[in-house]
Amino acid sequence: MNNLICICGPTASGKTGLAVALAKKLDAEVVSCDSMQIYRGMDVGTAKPDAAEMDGVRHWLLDAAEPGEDFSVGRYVKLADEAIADIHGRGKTAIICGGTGLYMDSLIKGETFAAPSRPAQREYVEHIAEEKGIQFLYDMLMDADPETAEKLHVSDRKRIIRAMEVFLITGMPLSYHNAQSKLKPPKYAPIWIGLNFRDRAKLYRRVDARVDQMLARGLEAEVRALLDRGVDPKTTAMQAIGYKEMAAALRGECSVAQAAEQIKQASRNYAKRQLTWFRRNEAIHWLYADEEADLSGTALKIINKGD
RNA sequence: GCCUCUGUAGCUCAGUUGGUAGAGCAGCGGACUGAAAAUCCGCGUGUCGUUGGUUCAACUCCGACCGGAGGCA
Repeated sequence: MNNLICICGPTASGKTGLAVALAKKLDAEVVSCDSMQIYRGMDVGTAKPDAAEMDGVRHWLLDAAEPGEDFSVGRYVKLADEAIADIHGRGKTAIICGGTGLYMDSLIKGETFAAPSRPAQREYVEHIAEEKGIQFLYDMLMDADPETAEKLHVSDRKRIIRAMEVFLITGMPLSYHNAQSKLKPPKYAPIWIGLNFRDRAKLYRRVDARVDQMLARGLEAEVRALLDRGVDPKTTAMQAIGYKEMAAALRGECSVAQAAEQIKQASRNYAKRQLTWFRRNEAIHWLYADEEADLSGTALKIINKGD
């Protein structure tokens, strides 16, 4: 039997519950694949599983970073590789569970990355975008790395900045690095299980309900505590849905009720984006929570079939 | 009851001196290689409240009616 399982899907689809149920049946451990649950002190807003939800199943990569520090895919892959090695080393099954598609794919494919971001080059490139405009930077990229530039839209500021940064740091175009990375076969061959709802409206209702639950569980206090602790609102962690909106409310820019609506809206949009990401992965066995009576039972059958 | 304002895409609204309509948001689809809960792209036919009329032509002008908001009684 395959000792690696990936559980993916949109937010609020029930991934955590399924992962724990499966882990108990398979004597497995869970490796979280969530770009925001990675941060310590961000619990209610990220729907991080608590002790009761984990129900004795060991979870890795929750609280692996401080909200102030900059995390990255590269770091995630390294930590997750270590976790999987540890779990497999003890003869157990690892269940990768989460909704951050980039992290999950990068881990499984064994993606190699061009180069970590460096403050000097990053700031230089950002400065150019700021002073001369993004079009100017885009034109620079068109010279340095036309292959990447052609794939990017001029408005895609973040990717243009990163691509140009990579070129400055490594002297090679990002497209070259990516091509090198593609040459290697995937590092893992997991069984993929995707969780979704047949009826999109039901998913959205669950998303909304969960935001209400977060509010009831003290999201406002959690965000306030982070801010009081000195976490910069500009950090990646504070860009998380639920946090940026609540921080704005705490600054008096809107009411908490308005923030709640914005959080719901952003969460629904996010769920849709996640579906777009995962949909292209043909290895995924999709389960529909709104028409499947026994999710973990069905998942188990898929796993035992072993493809 | 009278007066004023108002009724255009699921929502909020534009629509210039009449030539059958367009934005934002939502929704849907897509991209995605060390910020990814981020970043970005694409998709807009709707009885222009209803009904008469004026006109070659009305969302646009006039009348009536229906619905909404406000004011005076």
